[in-house]
Amino acid sequence: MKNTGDRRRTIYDVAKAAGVSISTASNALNGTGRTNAETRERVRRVAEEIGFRPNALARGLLSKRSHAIGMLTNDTYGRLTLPMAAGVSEVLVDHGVSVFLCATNNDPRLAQLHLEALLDRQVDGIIFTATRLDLEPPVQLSRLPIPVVYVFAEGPADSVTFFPDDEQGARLAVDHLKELGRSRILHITGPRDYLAARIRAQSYHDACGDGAEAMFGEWSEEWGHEAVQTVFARPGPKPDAIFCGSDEIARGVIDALRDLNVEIPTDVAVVGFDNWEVVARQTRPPLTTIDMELKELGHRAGLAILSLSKGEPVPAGITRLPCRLVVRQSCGSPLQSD
Amino acid sequence: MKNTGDRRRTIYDVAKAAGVSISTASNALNGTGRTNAETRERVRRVAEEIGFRPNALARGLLSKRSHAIGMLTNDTYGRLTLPMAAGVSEVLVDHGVSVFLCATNNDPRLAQLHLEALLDRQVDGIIFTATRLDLEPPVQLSRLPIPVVYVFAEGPADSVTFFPDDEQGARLAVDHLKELGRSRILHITGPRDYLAARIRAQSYHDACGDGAEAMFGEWSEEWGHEAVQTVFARPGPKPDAIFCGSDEIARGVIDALRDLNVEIPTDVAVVGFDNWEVVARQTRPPLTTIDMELKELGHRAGLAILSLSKGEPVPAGITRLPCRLVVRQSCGSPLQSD
DNA sequence: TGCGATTGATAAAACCTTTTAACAGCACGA
DNA sequence: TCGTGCTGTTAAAAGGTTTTATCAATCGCA
Repeated sequence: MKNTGDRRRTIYDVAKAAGVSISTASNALNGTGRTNAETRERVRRVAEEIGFRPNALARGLLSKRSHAIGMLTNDTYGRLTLPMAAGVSEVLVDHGVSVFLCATNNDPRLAQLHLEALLDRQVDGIIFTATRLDLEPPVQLSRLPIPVVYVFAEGPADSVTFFPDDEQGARLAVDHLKELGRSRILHITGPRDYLAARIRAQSYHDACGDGAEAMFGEWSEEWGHEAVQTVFARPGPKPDAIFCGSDEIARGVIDALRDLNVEIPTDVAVVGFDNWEVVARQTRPPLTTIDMELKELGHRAGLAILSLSKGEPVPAGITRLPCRLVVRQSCGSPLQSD
Repeated sequence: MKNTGDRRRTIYDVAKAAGVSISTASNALNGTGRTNAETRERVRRVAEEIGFRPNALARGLLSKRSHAIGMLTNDTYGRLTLPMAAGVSEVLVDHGVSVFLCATNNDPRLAQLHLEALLDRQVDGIIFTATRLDLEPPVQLSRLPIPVVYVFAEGPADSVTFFPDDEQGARLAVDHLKELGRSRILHITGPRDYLAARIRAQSYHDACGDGAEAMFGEWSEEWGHEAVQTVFARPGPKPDAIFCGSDEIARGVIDALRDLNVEIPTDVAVVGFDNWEVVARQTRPPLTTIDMELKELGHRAGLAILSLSKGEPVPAGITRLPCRLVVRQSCGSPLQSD
């Protein structure tokens, strides 16, 4: 018999049905003020019975907190954004906070439009995500009356920012290769003007020392393919391992190696970066790679914006979340050698 | 000098600054009621100057329309959802409607939680998306007080539903192959318990007639690989074209063909399905495939939920949006033969 | 001049909830 | 008997907007 009517039940309905005033009803439901235990129970029972649910708009209007946040992204295909957004949404739904998704397509007009809509809706905070680190946010976010958290994107100096720990991730990959006895490790990665590519390459250099060679190119399979062909065509010693800047590159690398009849992992071990399952699972052999823990990144960003919106202090600056090594078969780990 | 204060400007501020009552201010800004042209201009100018933006919560509370909708999805990786969601968001932002993104992870508890949050927020409608067509929605959506639009998922009989036109898409692929002179066309596709796979296979059968053979398996590269090996290992005539149920399958098919030293497209032409650029662009040769126009699907779903939320009639039933043939090089079209 | 119609503006109500301040009732101690 | 303090409840205000009904002023016309 709950809420068979057409109209949503309000706290007036609860109050009337329980024979109390709306203030008492509100107090009873929220446990605020002073209420007789017996009354409180009755009100709550009645509310449950008639299917009362408080109107979030009215609540937000009064409290000036909408319990909603906005996510501004310029990632079109969602490979990075959606797992992260799912993480944000997952951690926030339990706190009664919902997430507006705003795709900007890198269009400043669209970004501005979305931003204004978010502010009009009194969102409690904004998470800004970019796929390209070095691109300016398409819109001015620094002097907003609400907190902003940056993920995969660098904000102003004193802002709260989350990144995967590219340095640690790269070290994880190189260390894994070294432990398996590889010594001539090559690095094939994306464009030099990506900060992530530079950091990973630096970390690789630090770990490998003198013989290290990092080849910058594109974030594409084709580039991986091409780079391998170049390396194996020139004279001199060949690498016995390749650390790739992305799973896509790794895929191109693996294909090229097979074309050259180079055995994986016997002759050359390959490590990727991303753990983009749809690629990493499908290479032959399946790809050992570095997972950036996107969902965890989303969790942390969600919790950060939640704290900030409550006025709780959150350490400013860049937080780098550790990556995780996912061992499959492209390195011939003794644990999973088949 | 616009809005330098700490507090958001309200219509009271506008009214005071313009020397009118709030009713007049409201009327002037919205063009409702009767207002002197001169007054109207002045109010608007003042509003602009002090940076007034109406509070969407207050507005929604009164009008009972929040100008927000919810998107419920169980797609984790976002390959289908995010392009679609971007389409929805893109078309709705111009109408002042924002989108809540709710990832359910196929968890009924989570779905229920999200649904209740959406209802509490008075959303004007819900778009439900699934990746698996045949799965039940994780939550009861049929008797909601707000309209629901289904995309990639079948709702109750009289609901508004959008799908890509799998039948037409498959025909597009087969016709393309036939026009190029191919006659022994094989179909390798996903599991038979996917409705989309069955429809595409049926369409393929209708177009190819007697010699047609559809092989059902997985939505994976591996399956494409395996299927090709099977076919080319057995006696009898070999296909001169393969129509694949997904780009991933096509990728496996192409790899297997190359392993067998079968020339593409000379010996065998290959068509995919999805136009998942990150795959289709990277196969060698680049893959001719069928695009499901996900963004357009999002546009249409967005417009439908918009109309429904305004009480405008929308034709019920399943609308199937045409797919598009994307010609690359895996069929050796005379137009793009290099 | 007087009257109905029109124009422009406004006060007040409404949306639904939470919170503050006030109130009535009662027990207790002086 | 009179304050004092406590308990449980409630009226009223507040939040920011839109809408309805009302009001005052002006205009046209007899």
